Amino acid sequence: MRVVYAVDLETTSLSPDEGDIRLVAVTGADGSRVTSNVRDVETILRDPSVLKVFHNSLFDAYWLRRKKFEVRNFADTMVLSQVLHGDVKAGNKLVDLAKQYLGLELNKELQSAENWLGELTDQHVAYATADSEATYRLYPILMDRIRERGLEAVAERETRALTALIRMQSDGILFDYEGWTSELDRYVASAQALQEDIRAKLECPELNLGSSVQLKSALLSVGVNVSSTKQEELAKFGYASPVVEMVLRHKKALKILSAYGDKLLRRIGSDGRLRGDWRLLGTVTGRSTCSNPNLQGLPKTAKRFCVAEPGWSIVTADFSQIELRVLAELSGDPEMLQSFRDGKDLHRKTAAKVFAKSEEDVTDRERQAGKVINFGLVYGMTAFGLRNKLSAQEGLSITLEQAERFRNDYFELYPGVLRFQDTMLRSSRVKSLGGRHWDSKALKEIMRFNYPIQSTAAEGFKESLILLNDRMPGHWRLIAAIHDELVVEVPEQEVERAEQLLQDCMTTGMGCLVTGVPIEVDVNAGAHWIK
DNA sequence: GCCATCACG
DNA sequence: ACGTACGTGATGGCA
Repeated sequence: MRVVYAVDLETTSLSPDEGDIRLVAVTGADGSRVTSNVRDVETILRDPSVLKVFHNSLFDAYWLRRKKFEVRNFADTMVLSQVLHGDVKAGNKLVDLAKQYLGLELNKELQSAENWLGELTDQHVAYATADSEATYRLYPILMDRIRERGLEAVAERETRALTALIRMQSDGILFDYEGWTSELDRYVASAQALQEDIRAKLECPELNLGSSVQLKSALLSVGVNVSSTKQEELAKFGYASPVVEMVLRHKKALKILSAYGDKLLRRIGSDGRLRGDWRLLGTVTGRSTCSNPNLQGLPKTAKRFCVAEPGWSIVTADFSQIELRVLAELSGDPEMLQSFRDGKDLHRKTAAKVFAKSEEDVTDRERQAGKVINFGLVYGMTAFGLRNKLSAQEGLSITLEQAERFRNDYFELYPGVLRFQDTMLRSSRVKSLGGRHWDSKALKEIMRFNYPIQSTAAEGFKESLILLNDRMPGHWRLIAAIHDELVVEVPEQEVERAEQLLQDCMTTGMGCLVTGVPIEVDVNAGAHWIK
């Protein structure tokens, strides 16, 4: 008979950097108890034969880890709910589940951390107990539903991946504050100079470049008529118009400054490390996300300032063309499969087909266009979209007819891909290789062939992450997991071992789901994050 | 509070 | 005739 305890923490702050654990409520078959001293329940937390259940372990188990308490063997009712309901955003709070499954109205008046700073009353104790009791009762109910829906494999993978995410959340990234600050100064200077120039050229001294409404009309006054001020549209004029080119550069600088300037710096902890709020399940396809700040969206320029501590190295490893490989697996397209098996460059191959020349004669620009075509068509792009993208991204202007021909050429080369998309459009359910499934009626047509691909890649990625976390030594740091890239920080003399381990875990992990296509992983190491 | 825009994959 | 590529998170402008 398995021993299970639900555990709920109450803390004096949202962040363990600034607060303390105030109460721990524990509920088991023998009832509930509450303590203000974690030491009282330390042995339960550490005992691998006792299953702990949290609701949102990326809060509770993360806090415990940051406060140096070991937690072994745990599950998470929030994650189970997310797996079960498909909706990973709404309806997974403890209050929602208590109401839905237990017919219980939980009182959430004390939820906010500021309610846990002063004297604790019976009311506080009752509040914590109610949460852990609800969690305790929910766990078997949710597990039953998971089994009924055939989602055990998904739930188990997600549960196992939690440990890795908690570790990543705890470890954070050492950030070169000084270096980034002076880099920002350069962006400020450049943005200011550009703004002056642009205002003068457009004869509009008050122009707010952040306002697309104002920018559009100012550009019109010098004869540049754009339908929108987004990069993609402006790029069509940029090559011919110096002022548009300046606007594009200004936008870039402004973006960096607003999103990754002071706001980023304010998120650095007293240990110099940058920590975001990781979510195990941020998307319905099974990807993880990160916010405050979004470490998955750090601009390349900022990654240079994510550094290793002295004597250590940052090691990165990323899957090469993983979604295309998954597409090859799912579609079974012979040409695409053979290409990957032969270790060929798929972008070059596609370019050779649409530009009607041999692979050796494909230029770099043509290969880039091949890349746009490969990626665009994975997502179900139309000829219209393809034409726009090629024009905006590659400065390649083609007619709609030519774009249509590119598309037809592509599907002539990879007929299995067309068949795959067709099958997905006609099925009542679409599935990932890792056990997720969606009712087609609930999905826009295009999502029906995108979800299986994105989802399978995300699931294989999580298998890799789980393997890595299980196998990597405790003193290494897990820094980031970004859809197809894993980042660790290790002592310099262990770099080679880390590169090997990453490569091995990633090919093996993805190989759990993708069996017919070779998986390639590129590794890198250095004093900072290189992508 | 929504929209447009853009950072990442 | 119509709209036109998937998934995020974060921002400033604007109503």
